[in-house]
Amino acid sequence: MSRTDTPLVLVVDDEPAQRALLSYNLEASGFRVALAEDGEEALLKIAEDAPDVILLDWMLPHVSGIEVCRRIKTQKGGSDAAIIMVSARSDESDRVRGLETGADDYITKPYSVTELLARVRANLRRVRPVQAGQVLEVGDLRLDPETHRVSRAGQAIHLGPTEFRLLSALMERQGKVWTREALLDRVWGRDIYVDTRTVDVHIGRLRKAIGVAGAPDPIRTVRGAGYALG
Amino acid sequence: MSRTDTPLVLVVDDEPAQRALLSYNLEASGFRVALAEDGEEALLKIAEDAPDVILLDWMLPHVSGIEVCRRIKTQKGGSDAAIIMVSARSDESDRVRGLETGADDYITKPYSVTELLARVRANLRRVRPVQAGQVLEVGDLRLDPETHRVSRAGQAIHLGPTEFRLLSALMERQGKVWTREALLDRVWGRDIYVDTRTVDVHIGRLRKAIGVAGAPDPIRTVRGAGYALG
DNA sequence: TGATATCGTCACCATATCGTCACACAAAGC
DNA sequence: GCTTTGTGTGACGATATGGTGACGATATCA
Repeated sequence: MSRTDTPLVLVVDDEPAQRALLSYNLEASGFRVALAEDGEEALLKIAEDAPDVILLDWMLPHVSGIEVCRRIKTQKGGSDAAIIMVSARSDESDRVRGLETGADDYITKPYSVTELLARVRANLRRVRPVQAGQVLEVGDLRLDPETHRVSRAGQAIHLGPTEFRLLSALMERQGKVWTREALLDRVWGRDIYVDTRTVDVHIGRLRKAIGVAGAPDPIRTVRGAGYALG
Repeated sequence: MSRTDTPLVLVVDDEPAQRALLSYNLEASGFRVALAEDGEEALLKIAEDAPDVILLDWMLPHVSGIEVCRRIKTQKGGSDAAIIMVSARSDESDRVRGLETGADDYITKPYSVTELLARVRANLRRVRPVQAGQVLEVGDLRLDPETHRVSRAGQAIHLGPTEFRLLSALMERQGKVWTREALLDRVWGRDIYVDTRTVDVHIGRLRKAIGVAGAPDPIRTVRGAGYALG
């Protein structure tokens, strides 16, 4: 399992277009992405990068996806990663075979990107349960996920649910520049449609809420990119 | 046995997914959770954290569950914890063997989460008899689980059974924000079909019961999340 | 049995919070 | 300088959320 906070997703597919598509969408949703185009490279990257989730194409040159899956799962001291098999065939028998081989989930082409992302997230939650109760601190900002209490320099701050989740996201990855899309995804949820400008407004509200006269604004606007904290 | 009021459950399982699932459900029911993925780590955590209940997978790498069980029970000055063996096999012989080794209870996969939680609670009651007179105090609120007496600033307060359990939950984890679902689970019990709004109503009744003119309301409403005490 | 306490649900209200827009302002490009 | 593009923000209507009194159904107890 990867050591940094950002989950790593390994995409194993021999189709460059598929890799690009998935890579783009996963990164847009805030994941780190590693790529492999065949089974051997996949096994190598798994050993090297310790991904959290593996998107594994069923049909691969040289070593088949199902074989890769077996090897990962039977490997001693092997990967803890969740494996999601991606297949063109929707045969029930294939599905069963995939899951029997040790895959954690199974998705058939054609799939919606939304659905795929949802599956990735769901599996990620299983593999890497969020360690609750971890109090977040950035500068003089404090946020306690368990009690939902927020303070700046000891001063209690009231936030609405959305601003609270927004600040949580920003604080969980201090310094990371979030795109508006990634924030929408993380704070609002995947299938909700809202304008990206909504993020601006909530950032504004958050700024006002945590603002202290004289103190510098801890939220950084990165023109053309998004926002970051600290 | 752990020192704080909230019971600690140690989950020993090499399957990350299992650990995550149990961890999630146990925490949702108000328990604290410790995790171990093999026997050695389990023994370590038992010595360190003194859990009240141990959920022990039968099949473990390195040191088997049954061996862990034996070691815990034969250890001098060892843990008082209740051990619940979790096994894939439903063999009667295994059951007997498990119990002979010193396990307090035995449950076979697949199990319903409800059943498991019930077993945990049942064993907890044996290990930790009704929290033996542990009087809960938050601010000027007092609640005695043994005598079922509640008072505020010395003034006796009468509560119905539901309000009593509700206040108990809130007081056991001062500051923690309980979702309505978690409260339903904890106070009403699983599988009871009750609208989440019912929680609101009972919170209202509880507020009225423990309210004192002039004093601030000790129950905090966290919009979009739930309720917390203090 | 009747009296009482407690419960769960609903309807209605107040308002906290939300998403969008419009316009002002700032930064980057030329 | 001017233009273009991106961001800040006050206002506003729509909506979601929570508080609460009323009411009928049950459970409890003498």
